[in-house]
Amino acid sequence: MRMGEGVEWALHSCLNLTWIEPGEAMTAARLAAFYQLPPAYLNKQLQALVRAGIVTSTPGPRGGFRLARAPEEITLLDVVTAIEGTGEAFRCDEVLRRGPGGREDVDYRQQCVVAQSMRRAELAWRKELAGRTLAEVKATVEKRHPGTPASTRSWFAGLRT
Amino acid sequence: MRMGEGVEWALHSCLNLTWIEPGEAMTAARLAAFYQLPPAYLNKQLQALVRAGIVTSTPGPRGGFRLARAPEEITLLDVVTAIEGTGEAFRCDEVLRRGPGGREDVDYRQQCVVAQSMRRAELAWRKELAGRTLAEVKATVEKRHPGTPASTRSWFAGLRT
DNA sequence: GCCTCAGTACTCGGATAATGTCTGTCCGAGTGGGCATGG
DNA sequence: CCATGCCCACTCGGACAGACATTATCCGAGTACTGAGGC
Repeated sequence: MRMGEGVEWALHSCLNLTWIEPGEAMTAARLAAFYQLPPAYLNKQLQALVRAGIVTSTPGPRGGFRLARAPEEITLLDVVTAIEGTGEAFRCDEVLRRGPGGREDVDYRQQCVVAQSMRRAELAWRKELAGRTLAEVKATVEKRHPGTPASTRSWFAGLRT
Repeated sequence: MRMGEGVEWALHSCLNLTWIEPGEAMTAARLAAFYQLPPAYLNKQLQALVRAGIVTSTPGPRGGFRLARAPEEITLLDVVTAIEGTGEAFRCDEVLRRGPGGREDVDYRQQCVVAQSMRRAELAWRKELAGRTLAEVKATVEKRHPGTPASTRSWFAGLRT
């Protein structure tokens, strides 16, 4: 039950995208250089965010990625599911169906007590993630480190790639 | 973020172990036959439960596995961590350290706001799993299907392998 | 008849292959800007 | 000097290998039962 490392990259990159000038776009290469990440692979993760509708992309010169909507409307769950997929962590393969007394017309993913318990736990996890928006994270960071927005912008401005 | 299928097998096997006669042991082959699972591979999962102290094993004829303690003292989290390990799902590789302004003397796993948010969500998940014992699951199953203990025992009794 | 002892079948336990997913990289399609050219 | 059209550099996007974890299997070490043999 290990989460892909792309989740961390995506979250921090989305956070950086909240600090760029409105109307501007940031290329995958620049976002990758910020944390010394493999540019092509980060690009792959950003594409997943595009497919999920979290960021928009524009090709060509002056192109790149930008947030598709306000940070208040982007939850951590959105980003996580965009990278990891919507599937649940606990896979109920319905072993009960293979066991004695197993019926073909029963949806054990819903009926199995074990599956229900695991689902309840995952629901708590999802609820926690869905309750935290990118704007809240951004606000917390800016409260602890007020210089972050300005220093981030200036670092990107002074980048030569 | 996919959980190994061994978790489902381990949970259902532990549940079956709650229904055998006290003092008896159940072999991996029999437990596997119950759900038509690969015997050797289920044995591997059961070994993980042994290392975690959830079940005990005895070799030789009349040997097998039995629960190491009362079902009231076994939580779903115990079983999950026994199979999947204690590591967290979200891997914080501390990308902030690689970024501009990153310090070597800061533990970003604790300080990073993103990591904190993800940790909080996982804590909610763990708390939910830790709050559900094997005894509760067993009781719920027996309430819905009162014949389960007897039919399970008789199935194992009538098994020839 | 009872005890002793060797043989045997059975079980777990860890070491060993096969498979699938995640990680990482590369090249092509499309776009916008920049520059030379002509009016 | 200004408008126009071509060329080029830049960007994303998806197709292509390598590394790692998971899945699956097999064989060896140890144990308790079983039966024969002796007292």
